[in-house]
Amino acid sequence: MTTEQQRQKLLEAAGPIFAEKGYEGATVREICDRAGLNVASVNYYFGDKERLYIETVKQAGRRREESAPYPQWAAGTPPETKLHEYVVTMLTRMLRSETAAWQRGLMMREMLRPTKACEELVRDYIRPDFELIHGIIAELVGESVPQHVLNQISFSVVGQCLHYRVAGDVVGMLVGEEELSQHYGLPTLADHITRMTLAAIGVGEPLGSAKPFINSKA
Amino acid sequence: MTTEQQRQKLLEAAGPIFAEKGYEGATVREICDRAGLNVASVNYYFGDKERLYIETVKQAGRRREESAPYPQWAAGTPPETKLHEYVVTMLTRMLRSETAAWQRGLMMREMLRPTKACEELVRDYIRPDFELIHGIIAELVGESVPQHVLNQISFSVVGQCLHYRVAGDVVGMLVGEEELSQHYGLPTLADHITRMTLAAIGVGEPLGSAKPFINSKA
Amino acid sequence: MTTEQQRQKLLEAAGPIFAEKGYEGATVREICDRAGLNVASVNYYFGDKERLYIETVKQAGRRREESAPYPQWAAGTPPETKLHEYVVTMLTRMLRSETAAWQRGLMMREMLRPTKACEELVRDYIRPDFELIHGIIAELVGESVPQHVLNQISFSVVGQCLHYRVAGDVVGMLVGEEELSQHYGLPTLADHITRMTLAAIGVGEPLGSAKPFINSKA
Amino acid sequence: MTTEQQRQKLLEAAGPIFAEKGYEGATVREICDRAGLNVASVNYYFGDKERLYIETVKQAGRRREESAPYPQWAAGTPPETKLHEYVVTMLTRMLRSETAAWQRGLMMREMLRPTKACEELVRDYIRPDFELIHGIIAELVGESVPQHVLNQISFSVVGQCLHYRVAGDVVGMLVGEEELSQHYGLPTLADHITRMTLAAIGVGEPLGSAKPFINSKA
DNA sequence: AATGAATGAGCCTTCATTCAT
DNA sequence: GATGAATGAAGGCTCATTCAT
Repeated sequence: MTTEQQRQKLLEAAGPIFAEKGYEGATVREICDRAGLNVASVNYYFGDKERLYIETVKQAGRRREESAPYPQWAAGTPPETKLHEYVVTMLTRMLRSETAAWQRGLMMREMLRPTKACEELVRDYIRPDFELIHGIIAELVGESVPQHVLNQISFSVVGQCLHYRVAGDVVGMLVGEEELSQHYGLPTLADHITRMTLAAIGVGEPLGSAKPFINSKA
Repeated sequence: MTTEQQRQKLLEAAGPIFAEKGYEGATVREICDRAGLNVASVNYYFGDKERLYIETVKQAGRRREESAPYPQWAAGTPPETKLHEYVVTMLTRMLRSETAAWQRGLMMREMLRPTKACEELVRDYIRPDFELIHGIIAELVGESVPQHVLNQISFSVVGQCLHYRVAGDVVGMLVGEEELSQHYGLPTLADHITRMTLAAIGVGEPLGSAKPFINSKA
Repeated sequence: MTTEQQRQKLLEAAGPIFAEKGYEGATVREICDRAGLNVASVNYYFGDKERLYIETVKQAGRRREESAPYPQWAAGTPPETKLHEYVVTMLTRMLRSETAAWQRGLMMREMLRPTKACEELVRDYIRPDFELIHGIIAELVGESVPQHVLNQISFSVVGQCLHYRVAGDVVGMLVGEEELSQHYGLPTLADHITRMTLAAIGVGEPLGSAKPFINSKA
Repeated sequence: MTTEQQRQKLLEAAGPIFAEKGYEGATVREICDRAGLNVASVNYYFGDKERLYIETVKQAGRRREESAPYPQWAAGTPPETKLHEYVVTMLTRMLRSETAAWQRGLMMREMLRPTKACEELVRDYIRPDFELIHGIIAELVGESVPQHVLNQISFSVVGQCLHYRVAGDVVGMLVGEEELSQHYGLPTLADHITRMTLAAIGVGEPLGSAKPFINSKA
């Protein structure tokens, strides 16, 4: 079991480094040092640097899902509630900057310019995510809407969330410190995106009305 | 102005290479070779590799704007039309894969993990962009809506567009080749995002109705 | 005697590998793998890589002799016959490319640049060889010839044989595939070297005459 | 021209090291250190270690030929004389242990186990050598003898010479210090091999007669 | 006794950078 | 000004060896 523990140490050390510096920028020496192991460890446990990278990305997907899982909804839960909670989970994954925040960075890199690790990432973590939101949207708009429109609406939801990860720092630069701290907390953004989406598909009140979002938990 | 021309050659050579391989993955030798200059050129004209990188990113913003500029609207142009054309321009910049497509890649890298180049990028290219969409949204929803809501709606528009750049390859993996080729052309996506946004703010018909988008140019 | 068997397995695995790749080129991991033993075996059974090498060379000498021993001649066997059979045996060792052909390679390496293994090799295998041919030559030329001439003639015989091992591949390059296959079989070469030697010491017909060698077995 | 000089320094440093330790055993660090250049020099001037090796072998052939060239014979020089001088030159190359003695070692390595360098070595240096001795033998034995016999006699001459290189150290072990110093000088050996060859082809007196070799220069 | 997990020294090579011209 | 030859630092990786079991 020692072997598995050493592999874990390596993966945990590699995550933040790959996320910050990218594949080329990271060095196996630095990773091994941080893991408290010798330089040969990467080759010994993973074969080579690339294999370590792939495993690290997969681990990122796994951790990301584990630490902010989707709620299990009781039968009869209204799709509006599901949508709201989906967005909350999504934004939780995007915005939290806790110890293991590197997982986002790694996954974004993969989406932006896929490497060998991407295919598995999509299969194991991204597709299930996508099918979840797809199902919720289908519940909301009903049968008459063609598949590709359901897909596009789903992508619109995801895109709005993703934006706060991709352009997170830029958002801060554009709106200033004050507005950022007051109006870009997770609950506020989740309400906004949920209401925007519901209105767009004709379920909720259009934006512009002062009415606060009802299901908000914040 | 030979000096300026040489700098230009270097910037043009560096762009695609940095975009494809990242900062670390790119080598100054390859850049100089492609530019038809000697290995010392980068250091001679830009000081070091990092300075060249920053200049390349700034150049990317400039080129990106020049090659797909926003339309100049006559007074009285309805904001729905403006919104649609804004989205078209935005998606054009996101999706086109012509000769200078590397500009996107470079800018995405900056937004994802800002380097020294990012501040100037925001000031010169991103903020003007943002103010444009902000103005259009303001026209559409009227005076009563607070600033931060206008901003958030604007981000929602941008986010939907950006998604097709960030997760472009993943979208293909999720929906399959066939749907991709039929329903993810630029005009289709522009219609979708415009309608989605208008419906969300109570201006257009909600999605789910079969009615095609009226202003579509495609 | 498990220990002895393991050592044997290691020696047998090491032989061909050292012969093909040389001391530096061979890896203990490959040797242990081929022997079906763990990586630590070499150090465990032989101390280190070098000691294994020396033992392997010695083993090569032993095997080489066993697999192509000199004939036991009945009293009264004419020295011409002995010479011919000596040359046949010698060439057999030089030319055969059967399973254990690596022994030649290893011994040649040692002769070319003696290591610690060489002294024992000479004492146990090479000197007896040499004394054999020396005796045959002495029988042929009689008492009047001084020792050092006998030695030199012996070396000439050995040298002619050795050449087909040392420069075997080069011979092929020089004479071409066709001549090689027709005129460089073992019996042909054995006849040539025997006749050459006999003629040189005034016992046989000089070369150039068409007369085939009488004692030829082929 | 500096470039050429640096390459030369590297070749000269590499020669003895490759000869002594073989391709795998030699390190580019050691070679560069001995040449007084930095570790990157080998890759800079030769591309990689292997290319340096090939060039070093070719250089060995060139130097070996230059430092002990064959005499230019006047028309009418008797073939016996030519043979003797050929053997002298050959042995000179084999036996001298002057500063650049590593050339032999390198060439022997190639003959024993040819690498990529061998083909060029044969073409440029070994084949001309071989054609020379072939011509001399042809002069001596006349027209009636078939090609392959001429070749084999030539190989016998070369083999006798080569033996003192290949098994040089072993010869010393077999005959002892005293005989070695008295009877294995270059002139003595050259006489022996020449007489042996001439007698074998029916031109000279057979060995065993006390008559000294007439053409001896020593 | 025998193993195999783990190591650190050292390998070849690449690269951004410098400096004499 | 502009070059390209030359460099030193550092990179990923391999290997013989060790040591706890």
